[in-house]
Amino acid sequence: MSKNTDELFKNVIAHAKEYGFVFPSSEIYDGLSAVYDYGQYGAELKNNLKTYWWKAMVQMNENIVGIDSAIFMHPKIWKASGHVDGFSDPMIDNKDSKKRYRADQLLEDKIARYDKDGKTDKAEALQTAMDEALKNEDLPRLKELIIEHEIACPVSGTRNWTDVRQFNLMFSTQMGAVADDADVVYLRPETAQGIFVNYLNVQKSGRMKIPFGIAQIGKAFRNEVIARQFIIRMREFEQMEMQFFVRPGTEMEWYKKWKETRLQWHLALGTDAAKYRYHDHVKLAHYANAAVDIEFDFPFGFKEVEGIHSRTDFDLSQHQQFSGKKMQYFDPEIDPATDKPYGNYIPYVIETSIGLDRMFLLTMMNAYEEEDLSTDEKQDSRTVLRLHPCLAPVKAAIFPLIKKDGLPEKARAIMDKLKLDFNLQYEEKDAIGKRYRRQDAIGTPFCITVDHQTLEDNTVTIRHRDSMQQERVAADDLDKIIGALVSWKNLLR
RNA sequence: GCGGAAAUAGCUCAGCUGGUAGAGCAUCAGUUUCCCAAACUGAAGGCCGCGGGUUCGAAUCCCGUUUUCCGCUCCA
Repeated sequence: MSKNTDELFKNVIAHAKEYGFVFPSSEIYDGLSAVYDYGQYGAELKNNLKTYWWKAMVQMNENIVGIDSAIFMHPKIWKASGHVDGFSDPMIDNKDSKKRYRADQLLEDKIARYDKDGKTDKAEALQTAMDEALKNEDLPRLKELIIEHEIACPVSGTRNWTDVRQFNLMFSTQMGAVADDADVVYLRPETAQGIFVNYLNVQKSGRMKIPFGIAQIGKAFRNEVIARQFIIRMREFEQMEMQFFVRPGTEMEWYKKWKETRLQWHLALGTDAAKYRYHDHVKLAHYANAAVDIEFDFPFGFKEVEGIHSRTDFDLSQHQQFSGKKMQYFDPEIDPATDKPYGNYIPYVIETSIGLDRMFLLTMMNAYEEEDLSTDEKQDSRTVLRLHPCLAPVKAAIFPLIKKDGLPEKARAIMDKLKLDFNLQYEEKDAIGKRYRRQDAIGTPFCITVDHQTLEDNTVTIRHRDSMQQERVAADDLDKIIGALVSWKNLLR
């Protein structure tokens, strides 16, 4: 990370806090690690990002509908999805090499070596002891076994181990009054499963025909071992996901289509295309047969913002098996190869999943600029958030040029009419230039100034954030003018 | 989780070798009436992250702890 970009990242974080976009959670109690709150402007910006996504995905596609599923779900769902087993591993660190290992794998390696050396009885004894310990989740016993069998770190060669710890990335809590094992529920680690378990409900009640999609925006929780880099990796975060159900065999064309469509969504905001890249997964997750990340060039390098995954029929098949409910779809369309309907099958799934908090940070990074406005006579600069007008928290600010001669009253009257349509701010404190700069700092795209001429002919000036240029317009036309400039049409077309 | 660095007003920071806290900006009230910040007057704002120790005395030295940043590690 170069000094400049490092500086930029720090400045954006400081700006986000100072101007009410993002605060550390529970700050008066020293904060809570890797948890953040959105402030008065952050909440607006985040809502606008959600609206943009929802409109683009749900409203603009006849065959995609949106749902809002609960965070708590039946515990069996996480067994079916593979999260219960796959998300928790007994880990142990070597204090000298600082390397971390899965305790069970270290023991497995040792067993293999015993077998190779012909010490089969030792191998069997260790295997039995390890299975027993794993079954009982007896972590101290696992460490004992590692010590007893003199297992050394392959890197440092020492046996200086930490305790064995369980890293379960799912948060859990109890449901009901009695704390019993059977009542453990998890906070969902992804929103996708809420869509899969409602697939039948939506398909039937919405009379959806394949191909169709189900979209959802919601919170997810992961007990990350290390969560860092501001809101890039948080323990509580928000996802915007869409699962698209297709006929098996057609998944690759849909995968390609969504890969392109999703990048377009990002670029429509006016971001430099060079800031984005695709990153194809070489090593695929157990459920996927193709996966790509859309990455953004953050100050600390390219980072995943969105993933497009071809999840095959893994999830629906798993739920069919675990729930005993048939997840199949009857496809009446005629297969040209057989002249018969395609018939019953479990649909394949293409998933698009974007991290809303990362998208938020990306948007801030992109918009933030410290602009040098110096002339020969005078040094000058401003900090401006060049947010797309659709995303800006405050659409326009209204100022009386001065605080007397009836200008404040006139400005208030204009504001009262416009606030029916837009989120506005009124300010009369300080010099007009200072008020412009304050609005620049929170990304307000337009400032409307009421001056003495307004009292005569009912015209005002609109000052544009990016160009700092002003134009004089009729006050009665403001709703139309601003409405056109902040319309979602500009992004969705 | 390991190693390194940091934490003082809303923000950016100063405060030397221990003597109970300061600036600029921001904020608020007033003055000024100006179309692109930093004009004038006044006010408010701090258990110097938290806990303990050394000391007559700690923002300052020592230990612990929390949080943040950087590197390693992890990230289905």
